[in-house]
Amino acid sequence: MDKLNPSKPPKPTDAELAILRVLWQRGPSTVREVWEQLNPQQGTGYTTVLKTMQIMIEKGLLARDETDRSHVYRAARSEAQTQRQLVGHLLDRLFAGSAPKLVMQALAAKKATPAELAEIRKLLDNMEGGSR
Amino acid sequence: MDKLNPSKPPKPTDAELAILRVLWQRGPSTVREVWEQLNPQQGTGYTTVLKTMQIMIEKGLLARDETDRSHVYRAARSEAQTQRQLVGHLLDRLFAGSAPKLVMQALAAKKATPAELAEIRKLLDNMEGGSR
DNA sequence: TCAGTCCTACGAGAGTTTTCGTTGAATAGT
DNA sequence: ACTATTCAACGAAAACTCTCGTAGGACTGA
Repeated sequence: MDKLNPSKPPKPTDAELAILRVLWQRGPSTVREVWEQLNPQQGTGYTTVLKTMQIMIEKGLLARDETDRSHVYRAARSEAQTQRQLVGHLLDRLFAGSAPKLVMQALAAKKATPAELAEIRKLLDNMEGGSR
Repeated sequence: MDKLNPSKPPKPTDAELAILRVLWQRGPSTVREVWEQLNPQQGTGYTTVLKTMQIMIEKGLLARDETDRSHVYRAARSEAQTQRQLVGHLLDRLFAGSAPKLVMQALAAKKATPAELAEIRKLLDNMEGGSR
């Protein structure tokens, strides 16, 4: 019942993730704006999106500005923070904490372009820094 | 209601994943064997594990041999297949299909050892060399 | 044979997720 | 000023997840 507690970050569900994606892309938005972007793909109703966003407020996943009649919502955590959270979850649950195993499956699940491979390589260079 | 249909692979929940992990590690096992390994960590009851595994049969996540009184369960899909499925899911939902972004967050979420970084590097070498 | 044990199956309750209808207040149009 | 529209809030239904109690059949040991 400590859902009002802003201290810890609950794991967003898939439907919640769809809303977060819109907010990260658009920045702070009204329910209508989120719904207009979501409706064509998912076909969900307006009140469904509204209700979900209200629940996300309670969970601390979103924050909102109630100044105007149309409240303006924003994601409480950045996309990168959320990505790290969910990747960490998957890492623990399915890869025994082994990042290389996850990387392998990521590349197996979706082939990266040569440019992307180069990007990853550069990332590794930066990460290793002084060693070797 | 087409859960008996073996055609498509439902996404395992966290509790189901815990069971799958045991089966991948031990190979085909009875409910009791799974429960004995799971109980110390999660503290779940025997019938809870049994029920979950029965549901997983219906979903097609597990298969079982009913020859003996103690049925022997096994994972319907390999660990690698499941990893690829869930990584692909995350990739679509949270990384716009960009594997490098996921790799970056994976390395940010859990620091890899130099040995692991070398392993990833080797993976990239093989990938660029052999493919296409 | 009889009691105790082990196993599956069933059912059900609590909690969560996703869905939307309805209500009533605020606003905008005319 | 009156009507129509827009919005947040509430409640609730349906599906799913996770939990376990209980019942009944099969087996074991004495």
